[in-house]
Amino acid sequence: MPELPEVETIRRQLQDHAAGRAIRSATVIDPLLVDPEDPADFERRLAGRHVREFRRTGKYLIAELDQGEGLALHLRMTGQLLWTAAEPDQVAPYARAVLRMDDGSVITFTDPRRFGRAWFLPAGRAERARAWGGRTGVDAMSPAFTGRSLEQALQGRTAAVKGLILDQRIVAGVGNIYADEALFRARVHPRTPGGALSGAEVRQLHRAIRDRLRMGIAVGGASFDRYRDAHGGRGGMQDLFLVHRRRGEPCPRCRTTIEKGVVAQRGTYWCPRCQPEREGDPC
DNA sequence: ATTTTCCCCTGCCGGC
DNA sequence: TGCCGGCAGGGGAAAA
Repeated sequence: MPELPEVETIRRQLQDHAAGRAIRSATVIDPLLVDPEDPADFERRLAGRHVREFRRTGKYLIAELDQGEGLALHLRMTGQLLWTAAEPDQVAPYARAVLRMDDGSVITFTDPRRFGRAWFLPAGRAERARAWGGRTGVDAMSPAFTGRSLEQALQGRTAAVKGLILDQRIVAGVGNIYADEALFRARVHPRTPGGALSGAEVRQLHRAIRDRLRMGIAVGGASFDRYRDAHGGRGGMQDLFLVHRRRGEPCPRCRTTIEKGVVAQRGTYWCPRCQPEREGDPC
């Protein structure tokens, strides 16, 4: 569910509401949320800490705390972060953890599918890496993500380009929705071997990724199902989908019927005319 | 090293 | 109506 634009939307809201505040208390409801799984230790470490700012890298949201420590959150498929100005009347459905702030506001992490995770990050680069792994490559919206860097990453690769742009080590933040949308804009079939793309195609794909993510951020993310922002509000990107979840509908460019299949183990949508499939070895 | 498969969880939807 | 299989926007580990 939450990809880069969705996480960025939540980040901005939390930055407005909760940056500069202290965490009065942290309560873990579902121990599975915490990695490593030690809820009592996690709660103890967070209590009383100030949040300097909310950062994002890829799909990770990071609350930077005082003394160089941090709290990293990943929403995975169905996680939500809800901010309320005061204690809610009742605990939200599927609540997994609650942060109570010193101004009485509350941040609730809900997650029906329980794939979401939270890590306490100790101070120091090496310590953080040990606690967390840090698993991501360059953020898709960072200036360091360029056509050239993408070209290098795809070079010689035989796997489907869609799978490669979903690989968070290659570019962090792209998920299934924005991958489909970007590949359509770039007019590249999702099954094309990564190394088979021409230089021009890679540059187009890079631009398309940026373009679709930027639009997603501008409209507050995609809410066709569960995703809600930190206020419980919906985004608008689902109304701007070009091909994603539009099987059987006409392509917005050429009116050919949009197809759905499986690429890189994920449901995938494309226009067979605008994005012709190509057999291929990358030579 | 890269690619592929399986798994983690729960909710929901369509088909029978 | 009720049950069951399949599917879902995430990523990591293990196998090939």
